Amino acid sequence: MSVQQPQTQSLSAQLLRGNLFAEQCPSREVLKHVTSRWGVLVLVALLGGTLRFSDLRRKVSGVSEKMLAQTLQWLEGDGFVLRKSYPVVPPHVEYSLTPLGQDVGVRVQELADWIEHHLPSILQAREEMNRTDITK
Amino acid sequence: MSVQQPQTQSLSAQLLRGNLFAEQCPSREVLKHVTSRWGVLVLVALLGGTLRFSDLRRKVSGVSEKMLAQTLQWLEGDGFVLRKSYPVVPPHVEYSLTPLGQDVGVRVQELADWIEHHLPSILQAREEMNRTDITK
DNA sequence: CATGATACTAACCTTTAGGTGCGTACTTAC
DNA sequence: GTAAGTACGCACCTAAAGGTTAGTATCATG
Repeated sequence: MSVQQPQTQSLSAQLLRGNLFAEQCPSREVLKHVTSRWGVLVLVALLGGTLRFSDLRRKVSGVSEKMLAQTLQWLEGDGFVLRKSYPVVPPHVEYSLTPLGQDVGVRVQELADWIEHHLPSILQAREEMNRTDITK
Repeated sequence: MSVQQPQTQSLSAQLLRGNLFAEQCPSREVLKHVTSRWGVLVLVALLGGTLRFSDLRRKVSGVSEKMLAQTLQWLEGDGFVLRKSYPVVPPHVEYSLTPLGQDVGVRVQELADWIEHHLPSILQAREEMNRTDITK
């Protein structure tokens, strides 16, 4: 482990490339949006196609309007979600994934699917832990 | 979209199978551990092999001892991390991934890698958003 | 003989994610 | 005529994530 960085691997270059292990790397923020409690659900939901605000609210059960709005704004800001609003009398807004968003969406869904399918194993592991809880 | 569930798809059965879109589904908690700020980093770090506590602390820059300990306990509780402690005079504890943990770890790493590699596109999308910020 | 490393825990404090209304401008349904 | 739906913004509040500091027992190093 060298203290001095060879080849002038500057901080900025490191950050542009994205390095999760480095503090203050912007990718950590993106990751936070994507892996946020509702970010995951929204991305997966939108993989199924365009949805309106209240459709999303119904599909992602348990989310509050405030959090849904904020999550959508995060994801829009990162270029993952496309917001299309029609200036009609009862508000009408459609949300969909950009190509970039579909890309992340797929990875996120794979992770989510894995967890869903392996839930039994996980819960079982948890119980075994408790039984073997000699802890000493 | 039927309101009535056919075949008595009971709530418990639904939950055992894992359904992220359902509130109170245990998988949401597992997801929270895995996608927590430090959970991601720890899983990816341990994919590289067994590490001791302070190795992890150094590798995952920015994490506090408290959070690292807590994250490791979450992941151990879910059966992803194996903790092996040697009762010697200066404490010696080794952390590694269980087979289950390596499985999730891979998915998480794929997501992390994707973000790292696409950071430039994301940051660019962000700037374009700001320039096109007619907002109207 | 005073640090420092090790792997934590307990206590305390701050920050932020997230929740709960309330309001809106207009329409459709009851 | 009143209630509900639409897509939020605003203000206020709670809970949980996260940080900071101190302490522990023992050994190796300076």
